[in-house]
Amino acid sequence: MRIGDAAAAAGTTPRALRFYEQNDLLPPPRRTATGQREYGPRDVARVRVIRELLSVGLTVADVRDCRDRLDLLVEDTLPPYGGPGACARPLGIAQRRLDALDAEIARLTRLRERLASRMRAGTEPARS
Amino acid sequence: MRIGDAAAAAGTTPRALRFYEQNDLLPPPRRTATGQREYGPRDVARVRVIRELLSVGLTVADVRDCRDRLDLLVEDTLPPYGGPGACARPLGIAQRRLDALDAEIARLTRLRERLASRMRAGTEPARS
DNA sequence: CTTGCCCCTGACGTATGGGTCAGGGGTTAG
DNA sequence: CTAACCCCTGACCCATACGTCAGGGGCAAG
Repeated sequence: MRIGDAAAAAGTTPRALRFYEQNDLLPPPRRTATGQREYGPRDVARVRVIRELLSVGLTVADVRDCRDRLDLLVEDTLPPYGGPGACARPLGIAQRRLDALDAEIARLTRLRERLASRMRAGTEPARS
Repeated sequence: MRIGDAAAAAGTTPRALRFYEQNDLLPPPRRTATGQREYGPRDVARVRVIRELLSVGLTVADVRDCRDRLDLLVEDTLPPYGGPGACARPLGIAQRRLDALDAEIARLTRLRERLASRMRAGTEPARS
């Protein structure tokens, strides 16, 4: 199948597939004699996995770091437990991302508190 | 005083002052005959107010929207209460930013939850 | 006059995940 | 053959608040 159909099958756009390829999330597919990309069902499955991982908050760099294990995730959302090491790196990456999310949430929460307290200060009558 | 001293007095950099000027947060200052910017103490105070507002989470656009009232805030962090309308617009802007912060915090929190639940699913042994 | 520090403008870089052209060529049905 | 639709690459766009560089000029001291 060509890129448009593959993208539609994976629920995204041709641009996204080229973007994944450019960022080494997706291996360069075969090409027809005239240079058009040709995808198979396994590529579509892999794109689905990529989008799943991106949608839960991993970055492109995170996914690239575990690209070699992506095909292990194709059959299910996550395999039961592939043995020691098989999931260690992906889980470490996810943990790092979790920590980054926590840090960002905390930062915004502090900002929110400061702003809210400034507003309270501004709406109250003068006390001095 | 020239831009370097004014920036230092306000606790920032010349680049930031030019940036504020370019974005209509700071009025264009007088220039010497050779084109160098000349600032006074009121400009420095205004820059402090701008930085205060930015630091509590307002955006450049927010501050620009209430630039005409910035000088009212120069004397103190916030005046006691300037009468009906005097603070209405700034407070509305702050409230909008508060809402935006809340929305972003909620979004990241949902993302965090999804990622955390995926990790739990991945580390548990298969149940089926 | 020269050294050294400061200032000027304009332009590109930062991180994110693609969207949206622009200009050119492939593919397939009528 | 041609229309209509798809694909190719390369490049610019989004939002934030500046940092940093490049190339050229000002200003005060020795």
